[in-house]
Amino acid sequence: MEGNATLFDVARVAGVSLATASRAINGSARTVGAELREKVLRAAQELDYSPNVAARAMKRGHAEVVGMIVPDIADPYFSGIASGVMKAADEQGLMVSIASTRRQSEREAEYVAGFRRQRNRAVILAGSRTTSRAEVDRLRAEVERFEAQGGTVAAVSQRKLPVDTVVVENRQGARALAADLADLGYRDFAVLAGPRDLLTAKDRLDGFRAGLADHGVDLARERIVNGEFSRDGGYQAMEQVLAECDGVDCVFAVNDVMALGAISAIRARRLDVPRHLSVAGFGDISTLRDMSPRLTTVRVDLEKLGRLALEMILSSGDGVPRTHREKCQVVLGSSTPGPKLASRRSAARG
Amino acid sequence: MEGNATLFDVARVAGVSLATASRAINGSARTVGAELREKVLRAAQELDYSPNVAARAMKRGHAEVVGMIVPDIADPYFSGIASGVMKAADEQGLMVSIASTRRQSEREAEYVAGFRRQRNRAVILAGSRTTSRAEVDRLRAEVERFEAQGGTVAAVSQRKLPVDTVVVENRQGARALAADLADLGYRDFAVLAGPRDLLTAKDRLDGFRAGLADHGVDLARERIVNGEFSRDGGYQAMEQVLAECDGVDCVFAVNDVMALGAISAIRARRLDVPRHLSVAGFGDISTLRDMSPRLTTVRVDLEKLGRLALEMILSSGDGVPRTHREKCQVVLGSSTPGPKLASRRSAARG
DNA sequence: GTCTCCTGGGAAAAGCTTTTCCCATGAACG
DNA sequence: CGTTCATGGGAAAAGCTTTTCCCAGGAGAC
Repeated sequence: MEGNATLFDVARVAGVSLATASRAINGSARTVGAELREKVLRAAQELDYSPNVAARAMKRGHAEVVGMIVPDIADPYFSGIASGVMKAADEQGLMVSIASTRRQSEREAEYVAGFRRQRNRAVILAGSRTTSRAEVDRLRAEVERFEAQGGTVAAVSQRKLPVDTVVVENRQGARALAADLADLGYRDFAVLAGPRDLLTAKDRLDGFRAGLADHGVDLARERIVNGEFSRDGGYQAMEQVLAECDGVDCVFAVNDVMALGAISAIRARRLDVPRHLSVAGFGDISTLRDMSPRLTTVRVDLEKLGRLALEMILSSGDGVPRTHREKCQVVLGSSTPGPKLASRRSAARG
Repeated sequence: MEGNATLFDVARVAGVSLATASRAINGSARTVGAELREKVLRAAQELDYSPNVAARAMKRGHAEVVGMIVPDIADPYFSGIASGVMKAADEQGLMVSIASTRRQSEREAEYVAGFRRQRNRAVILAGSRTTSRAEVDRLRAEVERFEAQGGTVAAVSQRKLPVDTVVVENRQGARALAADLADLGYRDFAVLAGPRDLLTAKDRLDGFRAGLADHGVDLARERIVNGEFSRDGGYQAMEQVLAECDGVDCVFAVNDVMALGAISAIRARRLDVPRHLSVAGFGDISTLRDMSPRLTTVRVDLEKLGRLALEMILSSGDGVPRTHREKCQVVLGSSTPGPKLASRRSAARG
């Protein structure tokens, strides 16, 4: 009973050859007589046999493991996606390895290489990719090596790579948000835009600007402030807006945690949200749903993104990359009740 | 250049035997002549050789992977711990596999078995364990099998298993919190206590009660309401408190997300925190730090917990389980400014 | 009745590394 | 100068599974 039973033991107990035992257990193309199969399975049960995945991986060339790469697992956005991936993987009997780049996007390629060495069956790249050409090229090269080795790759919110991709409709979402805010009467916007080379951030900014343009609202260049994609980035960008921009009605932060930082910066100035300034975010992070005022944001079903990515991997196509577009939905909260009465009145008069 | 170079290729190019090549690359006990080692390393570099981890795992009996089991990766508490584990693992060149039980604690044993099959080098059990005897026994049995196979196991916030453990001083933290709240003048507490069979929840409740007792404050049994360890659990438990308990000053929720739910429940009644009721939590989740009012809570350094767990695994002891106690620290926020003026005055008078 | 084909079982190789065991060379020691 | 070690290199086995190839027996066809 010490150690682990091997397939050899099972075969011996069942009185068959290794080949038959393997075929009975794995259900290969070759059929096994019902009687023998029964015997093998009983022996396996009795010995509490579990296959040695290392040996299997060596022989098959890949392990039943999917690797996942996220910028930061502690960010609720990515842990939400990871949660969806893990749930779907569990249903398929797959293990999930997670690597966090800690927002150093150049490490993504490294981790893909690492997963290749691990002979993982698939890799899911989550998170907002960089727009830096050199990095994308390096990543693409690693992805190709991974695929050359027989692996499958999928991405979430990333359409720069020739792989199956779950795209969050960042543009559409931000555009709808802008439309709704304009409908509420806001006219003087500022945007906390995240890093300049982050695709997700860029898409949300572009969409937002487009939505405003639809309503004939212009977004001045100096009202767009770049910053880190994090809570602190939002705080600092907001400080800059407060210092430099006059007459701002409503601030759009390209993600929820930036919005959170922005609200803190506003309060640090002893101003109130939404009395003095309205704020909107993007993502609808669950821990923020109970915040008061309720943050206006754009809901993304994070778990669904993860699940879709895994499903794409399993149904891996005939080589031509597919794209699944996932819409998102505006959630209006009390953080954007409409512009201050004063300005609305003056607008009505004018 | 197609496929991957094997150690055999390296040996051939370097003009040495497999044994020498392996020894040069892995730095075994046997020394390799400087000249040959140099040749081997150059050949490996040239061929872009990377060892086949599956073959290595098979031979060595374990893979350089640590498995981690959490109740819910989307919960910021656990993703924080996971983040610490992953950071430390990365520094050691280890991969991390994560499994989420989705709060079904009976699945923990299953996942330990899964990691055993994967021949993972170690397992980290994170999260608040059940007090159910049968489940603990089953888990202990699986842990022993894992260790029998040569693996190491560590736990975070769990002292029911004979393994290296990072213990969060839940009792101490809750006790200090109770003391501070009592010092502020609160006397009429209610506790949203989480599931009855959850050790973490129980410890926090016990510590809180002890802290109150230190100040001569009694916590009546009917002021303790059990509920799920989640946001919704907090909401429901709070509803029950609002419906059934009179004269409550201050509510202690045994974790932050429950506190969040509680605050929502209070607001749903059109009451204000902290004007009508004060609320405290436990955990100091980062996304909640910007909430207004600032939630009074007990800070736990989540990343540190994860890092410590991994370090314990690497320095795996001589068999006798070690315990690292991690203190936590009370953070007083505006959600508990002290009891309402009215009651404080009457207390002063009486 | 013989030949061919198909089904299902088994032996053995392959997959890649690590490690044991053996061997040769040169140094140290008596 | 002969014996004994220590050092470093190589051949080969082990670790466990999957899969190819071979083979035997039975069924069907002519």
